[in-house]
Amino acid sequence: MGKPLDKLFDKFLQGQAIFRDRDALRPTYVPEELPYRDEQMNRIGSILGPALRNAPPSNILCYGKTGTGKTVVARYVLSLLVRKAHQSNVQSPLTAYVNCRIVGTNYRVLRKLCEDIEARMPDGSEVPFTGLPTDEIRSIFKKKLDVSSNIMVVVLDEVDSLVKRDVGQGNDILYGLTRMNGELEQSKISIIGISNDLKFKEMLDPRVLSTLGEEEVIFAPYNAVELKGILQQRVNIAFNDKAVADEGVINLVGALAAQEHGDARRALDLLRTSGELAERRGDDIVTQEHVREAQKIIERDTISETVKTLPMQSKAVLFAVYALANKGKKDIFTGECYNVYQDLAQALSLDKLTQRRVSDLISELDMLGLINTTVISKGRYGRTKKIRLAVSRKQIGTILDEDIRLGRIAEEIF
DNA sequence: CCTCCACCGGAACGTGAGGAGT
DNA sequence: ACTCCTCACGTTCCGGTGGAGG
Repeated sequence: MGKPLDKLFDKFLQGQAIFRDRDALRPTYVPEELPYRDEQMNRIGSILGPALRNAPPSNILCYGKTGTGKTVVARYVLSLLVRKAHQSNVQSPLTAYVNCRIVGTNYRVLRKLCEDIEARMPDGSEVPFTGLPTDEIRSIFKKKLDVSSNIMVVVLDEVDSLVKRDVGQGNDILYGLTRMNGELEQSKISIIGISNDLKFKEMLDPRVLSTLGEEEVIFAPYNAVELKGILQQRVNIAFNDKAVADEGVINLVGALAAQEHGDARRALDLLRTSGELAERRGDDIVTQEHVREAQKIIERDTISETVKTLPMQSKAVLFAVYALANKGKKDIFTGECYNVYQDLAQALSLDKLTQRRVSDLISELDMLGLINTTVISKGRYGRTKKIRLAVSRKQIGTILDEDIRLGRIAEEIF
């Protein structure tokens, strides 16, 4: 017993671990240098510069797909700005970073901003999680900011999710924030909006767009060469010498990520997983085979994670699609899906949702990438969504089987 | 060319949980 | 105890529609 572990532990003892600093591959890591993003950094830097002289910078909109370095550049420039202010003994601007997709609602965004001011200049006030009208919290924020008599730079990451959530309201907060400068006596606010949806602008209230979009910074996807450069940079920090000796490894990771529209985050994640895989197997170096294997692992894990965290009703809908697919149906229509769903809901003693609702759930599953849907017309026989599983049937099957309630039902049906 | 199916998807509204202030 | 918030999740209602078949 323990033989394989012996080998593994020996590696650690001999100091031959694969990683030197695996955190350098995590998405939150901000490296000393950001290659291929000088242009964007300079733009943002020169726009924010006036903050050092207590003049309000213009608002900025950053565009670019996921993993193109928007967030990291914004945070990096902000940290440099604050550092510079300290060094030069000028009042350093207030900064806040909010990820709107995670923070979610107008109320909570404002609350986060209040907290961030509170952290810098405590006045003992606390904003409750909920309960106050949004107007109220907005005026609290305004007051807090004005008292600080400072410039505040707010990064709103993934702003598009705010606007998409509900059209009127999402604009509300942006409108409120962009207009706030006129209402402030002592302070000014400047917003950096980050969006990975290029169509985001069209959904925006024109009044908001005119102020928020004063400056625009575009982040193009990294091409294969650039990805390779980034990977090389991180490999040197994250891995021990010789652990990634094979240049083919970096090329492969870069190529696989380039297929995913040059997403650097994916690339780094893939690299880390590959390394961890090699480490776990007690290998000295990372090979291309590790990379291929890691790719599969990542894919499998994200799918099973999304399915597991689905609400029960959505699981039931997904199960209905799965059951139909298992019967050899290639294209599934909303109506059929709903019928099966109804039986399923009955068997699971769930509430039976309306078809309207189920239709929305289907769209959500589509957005999660678990199924593919297209709206088609069958002429005389109506208009409907054509649904297909986007993942292998086997995989969905095993995951759904693991669910205690669904697993039992599955036995009855098949 | 028109009709009409079987849904789509927007909008307004309802409910109940979680919480604040008075 | 009561009123007032937000917010997730659903429902009800309804106008809209691409194209097979008459």
